[in-house]
Amino acid sequence: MQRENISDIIEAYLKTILAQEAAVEIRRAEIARRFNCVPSQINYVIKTRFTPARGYIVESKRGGGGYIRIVKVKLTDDQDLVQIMRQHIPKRLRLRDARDLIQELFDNSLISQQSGNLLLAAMNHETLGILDQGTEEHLRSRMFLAFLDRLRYER
Amino acid sequence: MQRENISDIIEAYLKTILAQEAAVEIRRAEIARRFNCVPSQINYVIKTRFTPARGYIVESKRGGGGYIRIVKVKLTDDQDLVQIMRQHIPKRLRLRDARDLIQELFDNSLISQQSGNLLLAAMNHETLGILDQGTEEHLRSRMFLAFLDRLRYER
DNA sequence: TTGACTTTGACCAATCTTGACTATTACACA
DNA sequence: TGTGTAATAGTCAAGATTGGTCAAAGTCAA
Repeated sequence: MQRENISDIIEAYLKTILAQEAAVEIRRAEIARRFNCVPSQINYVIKTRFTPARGYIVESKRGGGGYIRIVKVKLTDDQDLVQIMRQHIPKRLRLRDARDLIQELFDNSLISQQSGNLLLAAMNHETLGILDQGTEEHLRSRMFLAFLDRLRYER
Repeated sequence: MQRENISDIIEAYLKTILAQEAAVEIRRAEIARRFNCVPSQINYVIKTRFTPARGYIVESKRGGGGYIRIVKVKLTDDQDLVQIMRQHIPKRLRLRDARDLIQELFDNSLISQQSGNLLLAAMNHETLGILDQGTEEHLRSRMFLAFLDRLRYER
């Protein structure tokens, strides 16, 4: 099955590098040439796949000698992660962002796999879908904040 | 033979694959073409035959490179309690009843303390309180059903 | 006839791709 | 020192490519 789209392929390529190095530094045009796509495609990949919710920080510089650098953040203090997340939960939380956040919590050993799965079930569109979209996302945000608060007390 | 409807045929086709692989990944339009039906028929088949209660998880993605993936999950050995609970969840679930049910799950070692706490946070009145009482209790019921379905899976 | 299940199709939503236009930076050179 | 130019990256919106939803119409057995 090779119906993968270019974005996924580029994502995989970058993650291959990140699996070995703490950061990747690329030149946008070069990557675009390598994967035979327009340069702005790289921005799309970064914006959708290397988000803060997934634990990435992206820096760049334009002009001669310009670059894009992707860094995988590794926090040493778990309490910080909860705090930081808490401060950045928007009033309305989309399902895909919630997924990423839960994955982050799991990756950092703050919740078990079971907990993650159950939370996902709770915040799923299947479950909340009886609400209008605005209310659904608002409620998802509230639920996530409640989780995080509970996580803080647990420790 | 000639009595079979398309939905049954598509169901059988997918299950043939699932008998050999742990998951099927399809493109909706392609399957629809193969069986000479409209694409939304595939959604109907999935919704009626590949439900969580029957041990399937369905994921999908739209847009370029989109897909529908059906995963057959292993059911846990001991699920009597889950089954019984599932059959008795009312359309509207009050918080105090939800508490008791979660406690029951914990007492029977079906969920960890962490999971229980997080679920409680999710279904709390603090969290769901922005809804009117009817909606709140209805949603709590839906959430609980979603939990129970998840609990039946091993992963 | 009725009610459950199936089939269809119009319309909706999410995701990816592309390209025109914009913003920044380094460097050469007046 | 100032300024123009080449080299880079960023933004945004239109278009393409998928799957999702819903309700009306069809089918069939009790």
